[in-house]
Amino acid sequence: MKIGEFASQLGVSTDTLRYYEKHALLTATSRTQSGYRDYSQTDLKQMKFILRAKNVGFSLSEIKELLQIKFHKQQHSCHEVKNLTLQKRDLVAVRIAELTRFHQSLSVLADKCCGGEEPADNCSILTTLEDIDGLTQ
Amino acid sequence: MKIGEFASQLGVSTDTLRYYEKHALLTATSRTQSGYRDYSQTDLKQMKFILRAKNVGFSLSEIKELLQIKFHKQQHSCHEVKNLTLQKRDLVAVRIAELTRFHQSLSVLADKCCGGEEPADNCSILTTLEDIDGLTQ
DNA sequence: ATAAACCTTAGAGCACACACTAAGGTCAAG
DNA sequence: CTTGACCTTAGTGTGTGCTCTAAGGTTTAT
Repeated sequence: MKIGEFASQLGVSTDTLRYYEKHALLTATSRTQSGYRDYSQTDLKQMKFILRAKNVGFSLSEIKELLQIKFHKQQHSCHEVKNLTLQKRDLVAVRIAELTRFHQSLSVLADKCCGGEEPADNCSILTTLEDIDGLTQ
Repeated sequence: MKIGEFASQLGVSTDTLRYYEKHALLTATSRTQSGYRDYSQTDLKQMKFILRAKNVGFSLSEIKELLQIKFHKQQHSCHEVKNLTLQKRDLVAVRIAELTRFHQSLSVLADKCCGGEEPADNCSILTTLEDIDGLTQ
């Protein structure tokens, strides 16, 4: 399968596939005589693995680690895989907490403001940002 | 006040201040004869405004918009400021929802895995990523 | 007078995940 | 046999928010 068909089957761009090859995430099994990439069913499975891993929040470099483990399962333990997963989950939790604080502060700000069409001379959002330190405390 | 003192009062780097100047967020009121930046109390207030806005989740380009409004309050309405705030809050909410899905999926994955020291040949995390499409559905 | 600590600019580098461009080669249909 | 769709590489651009480097000028203390 040439790159164009492979890409459209997966719903990604050919650029993305070349990018993944460059970054050692997925290399087409073979090349045609004229140098075109020739993707196999195995490649399809691996790409689906990558896309699923992306879908649960792993970054490309984390996916690379997962693939290394997947290729050499016997040299790695369940513990290792679970650790990667839990570490990622904790990072996600930290980011959620930060964004939740943002959301809270933005709600407080928005609630203070009348939102009317009058000039913003005394807009509570602006004055709060000017004057108050304790928004996130 | 020269840039070094100004920076340490605010807990930012001098690089950051030069970066902000380059991106039109804060320009020192004046320069000394030898070309050094000379920051005023007004600059201090503005920088505090910027840092507070960052603290509630606004990006630098959004802060630039807020500053434009702040400088020309009469030409802008409360409505406009509130809209910026609510739009930002909605974006944050979308991101939180996405990360929450990630968190959920990662928890499901982690729970499936024993986490033991045995080789990962049959690791449930890996097999799930290989085989199942419905993780996030 | 000189060393240390500060300041200046312009520009490159980083992380992330691509998207896009230029300049060219290949392949199938009409 | 030529057109158009596809493919190749290498390299640049995007957005975010800095951080670092190089090469040099200024200020202050000793």
